[in-house]
Amino acid sequence: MSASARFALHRPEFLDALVRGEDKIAELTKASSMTFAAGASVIVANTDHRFVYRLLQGWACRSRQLADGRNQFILIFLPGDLFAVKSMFVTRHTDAVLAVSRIVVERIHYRDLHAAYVADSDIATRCIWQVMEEERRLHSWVVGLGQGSAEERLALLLLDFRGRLAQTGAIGPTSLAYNMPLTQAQLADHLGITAVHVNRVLKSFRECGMVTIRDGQVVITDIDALAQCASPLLDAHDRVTPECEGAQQT
Amino acid sequence: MSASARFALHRPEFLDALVRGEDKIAELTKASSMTFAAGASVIVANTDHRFVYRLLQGWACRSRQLADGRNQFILIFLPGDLFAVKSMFVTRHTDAVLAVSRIVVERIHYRDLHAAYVADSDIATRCIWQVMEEERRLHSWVVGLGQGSAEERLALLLLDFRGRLAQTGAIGPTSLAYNMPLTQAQLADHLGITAVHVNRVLKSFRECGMVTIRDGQVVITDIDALAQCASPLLDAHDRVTPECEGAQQT
DNA sequence: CGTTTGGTTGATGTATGTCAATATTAGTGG
DNA sequence: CCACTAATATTGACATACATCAACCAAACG
Repeated sequence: MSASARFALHRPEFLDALVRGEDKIAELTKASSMTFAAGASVIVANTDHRFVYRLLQGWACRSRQLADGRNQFILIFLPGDLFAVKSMFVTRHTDAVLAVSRIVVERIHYRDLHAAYVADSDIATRCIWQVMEEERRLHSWVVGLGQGSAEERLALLLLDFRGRLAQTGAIGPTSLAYNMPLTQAQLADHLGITAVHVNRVLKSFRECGMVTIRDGQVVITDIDALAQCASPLLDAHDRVTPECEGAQQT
Repeated sequence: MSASARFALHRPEFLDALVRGEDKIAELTKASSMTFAAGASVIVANTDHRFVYRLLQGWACRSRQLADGRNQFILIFLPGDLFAVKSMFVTRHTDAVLAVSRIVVERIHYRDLHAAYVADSDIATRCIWQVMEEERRLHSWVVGLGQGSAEERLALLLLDFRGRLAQTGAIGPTSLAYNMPLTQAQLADHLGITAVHVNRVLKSFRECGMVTIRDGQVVITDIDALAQCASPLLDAHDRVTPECEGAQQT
């Protein structure tokens, strides 16, 4: 399933194009499967890179490392995401893309994808949708980092992961558990807090009976409470969650 | 669109295409000048909006307001920026665009711009460049909010404003003063800290002899110290400082 | 096995938030 | 032009969320 139930809300006519674009891109990339070990760099920071990727298995992230050792995970990519779409327009990548877990990707040279992008509107739609979706997530994350407490951010993130996995069919639409390969230190790098504090917040979540994380598995034990916790940061779009959840929103 | 159109961003003649695109878009929008008072909403949050804007005078921002009153300025737009380019692809805008000061804009219906975008590679280049540039700034701001101290963020922001104003010719390439209509409370909303703390940091900057802000005018009195302060957050791109001003974006 | 990596917890420090008071400036209407 | 009001800026006293440092445990691993 293509990743875009929500997009259809605003542009129903594009949903089909998205699904077709997804399939067509899959067709174009299918001979190029590659595997990266956890921690490997798919794209090295501050280098030119000429490929666009489709993430098939595992999680990846766009990350910036500062000279003094600080580290920020800017975006997290889940299976089904395209990444480095911008290679089509700008070859220079300021930030690295790292494999968070062992990942399987397919890739395509930007010239080839660009040719297809120009020739086939389904492919263009799929690419543009990816860019728009990333922009949407970046906006939300700026809001979360700027205004959210550690608890709010973490709750939002765990719900976001669940929603995205459900959307692509990686888990059932109402499933409350999923595999999450990020370590607490990596969560910290994305949340903009320290690993120690991530640990403490997770402990409090666990003790509230909201979420448990063990062995890379997230189990949401009280999604209403979790949604309640994240709710100050949710925008209208994020509130469109599977009704079956009974998630309480305000 | 011609196949070569979208390659412009990789190439040396990229700058020419951008300038031509700028002019062509100006031509398309020129009959549509509008003015908004400071504080007015150009785009209301969670509404459909069908125009793409060119900011001619004054500053604007994309802003999200949370239900509990918290507020985050996601991006700041300066004269010369296009904004709401995404109207071309997604009409729904989650976040508001507000006039920070009194602004003058021109606008174009997304269908008309899209038609031009498809027909004219210069226009496509200019639009795509805007999207890529915004993405770059969002990435940097996520890093700043996630990892930077209040001082680092503010120093980065003041330098960023200066650089962008210099780039569009609003101030001389080496000028160290510019008008900045944001109040301390608005700076706080963008920086993700409180207005009181903005005030304190500005005071310390003033007392260090780095920057003075008065009557909406920023005067950088020690740009090296300021750059030093922001430097942990600077990526390779941002390090382009006044003396290398000829350099253009990747 | 020892070594490493990730997780957990406590004691303590600090950057930043909150509250509150007072200047200062900007607007507004008379 | 003044008097009145609302915004904005400034500053101090105090509170707190989160960071830092340090120890220890458990599981993975070579």
